[in-house]
Parts: sequence; structure tokens; C-alpha cells
Amino acid sequence: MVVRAVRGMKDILPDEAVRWQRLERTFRTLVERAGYGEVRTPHIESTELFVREIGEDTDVVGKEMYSFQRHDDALTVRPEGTAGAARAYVQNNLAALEPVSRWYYIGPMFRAERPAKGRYRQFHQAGCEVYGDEGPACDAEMIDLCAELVQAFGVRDFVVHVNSIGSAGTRARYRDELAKYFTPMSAALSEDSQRRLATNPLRILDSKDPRDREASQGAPRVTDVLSDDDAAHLAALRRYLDELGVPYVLDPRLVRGLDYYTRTLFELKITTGELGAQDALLGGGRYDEMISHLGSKRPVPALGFAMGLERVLAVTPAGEARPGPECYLAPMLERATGPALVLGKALRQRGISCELDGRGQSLKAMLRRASAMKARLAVLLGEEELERGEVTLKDLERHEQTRAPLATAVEVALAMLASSGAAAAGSAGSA
RNA sequence: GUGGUUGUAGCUCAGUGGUAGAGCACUGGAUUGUGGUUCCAGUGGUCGCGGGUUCAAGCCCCGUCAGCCACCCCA
Repeated sequence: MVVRAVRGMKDILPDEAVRWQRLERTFRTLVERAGYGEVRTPHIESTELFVREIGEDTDVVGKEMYSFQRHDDALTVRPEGTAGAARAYVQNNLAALEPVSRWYYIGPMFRAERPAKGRYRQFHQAGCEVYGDEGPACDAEMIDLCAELVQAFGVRDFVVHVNSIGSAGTRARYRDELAKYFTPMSAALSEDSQRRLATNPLRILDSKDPRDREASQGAPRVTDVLSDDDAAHLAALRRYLDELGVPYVLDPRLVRGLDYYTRTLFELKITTGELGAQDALLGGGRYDEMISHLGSKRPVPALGFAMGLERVLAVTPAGEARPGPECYLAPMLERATGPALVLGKALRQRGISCELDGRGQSLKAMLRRASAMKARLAVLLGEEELERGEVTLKDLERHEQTRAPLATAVEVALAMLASSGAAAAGSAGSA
């Protein structure tokens, strides 16, 4: 093998693609029912967009972006979907067109991290964004939607984590307080956290290092420093979640690594350990300042989440295999291939899926293949059939076959499919 | 980016420095034109790649690439 897929990126072949299609279809259905419309934004944006919105000191921007220079433009292949969607929202002046916009997207994202279980350099996210509604009901509804989504995919063992880091002023104040708290004990922290002390003290809180856990014990809690408004927002959100019956845990250590978040943060984690250290299936929160930050004349609150599709697929039952063709056309000699082609075309025009075996192999080999593909009907065209202007139609499930004139073969095939197909009609809802 | 671990047939894997293997899959036959089972046979290998040690390397050593796992971070 000379050329391989680049590290951390992989092919999704047809047998696996059916699972992706089912997942995406379910996502679209549920999310559209909740009022979201699809947005498709460019996969490449100016580097500045991500640097400004995600934050210069975050790992995503600092070391994980695929960035390149094209003539005078500094460009980046998107590492996440929120910044680009927000940019599109502002650029297209949606705030002037409608008070509230609900958007969703599905597509690939790119981060140059070291690959691991549930983590790839090209990965796929499906996410939603709401612009223009700052009320906590909106947050509660979105979190509920997230739980509904993963349940629809067949995920059972998960827990929703919720936190608030307050609006911009609160967040900065909390950050300073944490720095003040941790600085005197900096020697007792892990090496990573000593670095975090300077770049992002919030992150020390969700460190896995026992030294940091110990040191965090007496640290000030976000919930204690929230402004009255922020606290009321969180309290209302919690009340709504209770009314909706969404189980969740209030997790004061939930921080998240993107700088744009304000107030509500949430994450949905799998609890089975199937994903190793990458236990977050989906994460999101509020980013009430981004729209102004992007130059919008009027401030617009915003809220969003993104779900990792590879991760969801990794913890989701496989579902049904890719369906085989309804008809499998098996010409037994070269002279039969032309009529078989024509018959195949006629069948497809009547809506019957069919596949032609042009390999020139034995009938046995062709039937074996038809059977392996779970075709419903095999259409046999050999010497005898050709002489009489007929075909043999074989029902592979019932082990019955009949002869029919070529001219009526399509009708006979339709009738046979209709009579034998009832059992195979049900399709599973799970991805 | 750091550490660990694994790379042998399409897949899953055995292989103790001395002839490259099994099961599954695929193809053919037993069955001059019928799927499954069974039986028989066959195709398929730069042993990830590159160096080194040795009379001799899939096996030992070094490097490199890739997968996986953990850390960092995140979906």
C-alpha cells in the first residue's frame, strides 16, 4: 500500500454508512420537529474567527487547528461548528429578520489531536444553535432535546451534567478568585495545573490528578459567586428540568475548554466506560456574548450544543444491515447479458431495486452471491430461457420458481415481490 | 504533544533464531443449470516499512510509520 488515509481520518464504507444515515435521519427528524432548520456553512473560515471566538489560550486554537496560508488569507478548516454558524448569523443579519432563529448542522470537523478511542482528527458533529432567546426555558428545552436524541439512538446509560459559569463579569471574577486561591498552593498542584494557573485556572477544577482534586477541595464554587441574575437563571433552568423530568446532576466542576461560554454549561456523559476517557457524547452551553463580539449591532443571546457522531455510534447498537437488492439478475451466458441488462433497466423503472451479475461465473456462484446479499428474487437467464423468450424467476426465501415470458417478467416480478415481501417490510428505528 | 502497547493472508489470530500456518471468507468440484449443510481441492503473504546483529531473523537490536490505550484536551 503506497498511499493511506492520513492519520486520525478514516473511510466510512457503504455497510457502515447505513448506520450514519440512520443516525442523521433520526437527528434531523427530532430536531426539525423542535423547530430547527438546517444551516450549511463553509468548512473553511478565516483563522481569525476561531482565534477570537474560541479563545487564543484554548488547546483547540493553540495546537489543534488545521490552519494554512493561501495568498494573503490565513485560513482554518473548522474545528467546531458554533463559531461559523454565529458568523453566518451575523453576516446575514438574521437578527433583523426574525427575533429567534433555530439552526442545526451536521458535518465534519477537524482537530489535529493525537487520535484515541472516540477521538479522531476528522470527526463529525451534529449540533443545534438558538439565537435570540435568553430565557432558561430555552436551555431546559435544549437539554431535554439532547436527552431525547441519545435515547432515540438507543443509548440508555448516560447522565446529564449541568453547571453555570455566570455571565462575562462573573466569569472573570471567578477566574481571579480561583487564581488567588490556588497560587499559594501552586507547588502542590500537578505540572499541568501549574501551567493552567496562568492560562485557565478554571480547568484545574476538572483535573483528574489526585493532587489537583485534593487542592480543589476548599476552592470557591462558581455557584457561590454567581450574580443574582445568573443564579436566578440557573435556578429557573433547574426547576424546568425537574418539571420536564430530565434527570441531571449539578456539577460545579464542569468547565469546558472553549472560552465563549457564559452561564449555562452542560454535557451528556456515557456511564458504561465504553468510550474510555472520552465519555462526553455531547456538550454545549450558552454563549450570550459571541454575537455582539462578532460585530452585531444588537446583542443577541445564544445557546447551542454539539454531539460527536463517532462517539454516539460507538455506544449504539448496530441495527440492521444494508438491504440487498430486490432482484438479482443472473445471465448464464454472454448472449443472455444484453436481455438481462434491458430487463434490469425495466425493473428499476418500476421501482424495483436490482443488480446484475456480469462476472460470467457459474449459476451456483451467482445464486450463492444473491443469497449472501439477501436478494429476494433471482432472475435466471440461460440457454433454455433465451430460446423460448422467457426468464426464470426464483423466490429465494420460499425456494419456489416460475417461468415467465420476457415481456411480462416485470409484472410477474412485481407480483412475486408483493406476495412475499410482507414479512420483510418492518424496519427498525434504532441506528 | 508525552507515556505505554500492538502490527503475520481480505478478517480473527497461532508461530519457542532454522521449510510461512490455522479458522473464517473467496473460487472450483462432488451436483452437464439452482442458494443451505457436508466432503475434497484451490487462489491469496515485500511477516507494516527501513536499517543492524547472525551462517541463518516473522522472532533479537535501532529507527520509522500506523492502530489501540492512557495523559493533555475535547465531540
